[in-house]
Amino acid sequence: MPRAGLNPQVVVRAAAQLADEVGYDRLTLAELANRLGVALPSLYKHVKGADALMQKLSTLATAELAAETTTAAAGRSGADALRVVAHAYRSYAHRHPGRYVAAQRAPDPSDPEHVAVAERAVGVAYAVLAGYGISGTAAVDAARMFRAALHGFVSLEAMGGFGLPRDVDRSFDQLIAALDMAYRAWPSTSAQAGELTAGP
Amino acid sequence: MPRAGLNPQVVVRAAAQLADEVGYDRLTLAELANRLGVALPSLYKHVKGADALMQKLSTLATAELAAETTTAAAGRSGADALRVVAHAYRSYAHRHPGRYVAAQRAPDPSDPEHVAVAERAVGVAYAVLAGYGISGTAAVDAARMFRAALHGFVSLEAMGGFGLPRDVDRSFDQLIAALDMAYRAWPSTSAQAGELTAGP
DNA sequence: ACCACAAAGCTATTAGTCATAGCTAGAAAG
DNA sequence: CTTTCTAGCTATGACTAATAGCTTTGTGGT
Repeated sequence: MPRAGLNPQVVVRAAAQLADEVGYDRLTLAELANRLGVALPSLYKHVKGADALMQKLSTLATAELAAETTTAAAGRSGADALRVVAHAYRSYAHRHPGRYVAAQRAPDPSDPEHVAVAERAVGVAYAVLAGYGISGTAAVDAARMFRAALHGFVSLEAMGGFGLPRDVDRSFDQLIAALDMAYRAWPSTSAQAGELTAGP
Repeated sequence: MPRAGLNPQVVVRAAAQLADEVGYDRLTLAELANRLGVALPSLYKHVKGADALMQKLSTLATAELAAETTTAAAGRSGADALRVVAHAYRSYAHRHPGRYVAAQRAPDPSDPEHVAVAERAVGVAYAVLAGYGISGTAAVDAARMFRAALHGFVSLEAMGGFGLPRDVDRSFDQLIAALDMAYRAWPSTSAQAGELTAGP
C-alpha cells in the first residue's frame, strides 16, 4: 500500500475544504480520512485528535479572514475602509461557511499561534476605527460593536435567520451606513458614552 | 419499578435545564435520561429523537426570550424601550446560556408553533423601531441591524471573544447608545439608505 | 371486582463517532 | 544491505443515537 504523503498542514487544509462543503458541524474524522484515502486512525499520526484539529482549523480560518480583510483595507481609511472591510468579512463567510464557523472558536490561551492570529483579526477593526480618530478605551467599545454587528449579521444570515433573502445585500449596506454614522459621532471616552444611556 | 410520570413538556424542560448547566453542545440524551431517572430508550416515548428535542427546546427558548423582552418593553417607547429590550435580551442569554444557543436554531417552516414564536420574538424588534417612527421597508433593515448587534454581542461575549471582561457592561451600553443614535437618524426608505454607501 | 388494552418503561442490538494499543511495511540513512 | 524511524494498518473499546420487541403499569369498561 503506497503512502498517502500526509502532513499536519495537508490534513488541516482538507478539513477546511470538507467543513466548507458539508458544514462545520458535520465535519467528521471518518469522512476526512475517507477523502484523504487513509484509514481513520492514521490521522492521529498528524493531529492529536478531533479537538486539536478544530483548533488548527480555527487558526487557519482566522488567519485567512485577517489576511483578506487586511488586504481589503490597504490604502483606505474612514468610511471607505469600513465599507470594504465589512464586505470582505461577509464575502469570506459566504465563500467559506465551514471555515467561518471554525474561526468563531475562542482562542486557546495556551496556543500562542491561535492567540496571535486572533489579535491580528481584531487589529483590523482597530485600524478601521483609527481612521475615524477613535482610539484608547473608546476603541475597545467601538471594536466590540464592529465585531458584534458583522458577526451577528453574517451568522444570522448563514443560519437562515432572515426571512426574505432578496434584500439582505441592501440591509448590509444599511448596517454599514449606520456604523459609519455612529463612528463619526463616537464619544472620545467611554465614560462619556456611559452617561448618554444611564437612564433611571 | 414505579413510573417516572414523564411527558413531552417535562422532558423538554429538563433538557433546557441540562443545556443551561452543561452547555448546549454537551446536551445528550443519555445524560438527560439519567437526570430523569429512566433508561435512554424510554425518552423516545415522549420525543421523536434528538433532533426533534432540539427543535422543541428551540421553540421553548424562543418563546421565553420573546416573553421576557416583550414584558420589558411594556409601557415604554423610543430609547427607553430600546434600552430595556436590549438588556432583557442579554440578561436572558446570561441566565440561560444553553437555551440561548438553542433559540438561534432556524425555525423549521413545517413547525407552525416554532415559526409563530420566532415571529413573536422578531416582532419585539419591530415594536421598538415603531417607537422611532421606523416602519415598512426601512424597518426590515433596522430590525436586522438590531438583531445582528444584539446577537453578535451576546454570542461573542458568551464564547469569550472579548478579552477584557471588566468593561463589557459599558461596551454594551455604548452599543445601545449607538443604536439609539442610528435609529433617530434612520432613513425612511432603504433606497435612500443604499445611496449613502454606494461608493465607487 | 375484574379483565382488557394502551402506554410507559425496560433489555438487547445496530450503526456511527472518537480514541488508543500494538503490529506491519515502506522509505531513508548509514 | 541492514537498520531504524514512522506512516500506515487492524483490532478494540467507550460513548452516542436509534430501533425492535418484550414486560409491566395504570386505567376504563363491563
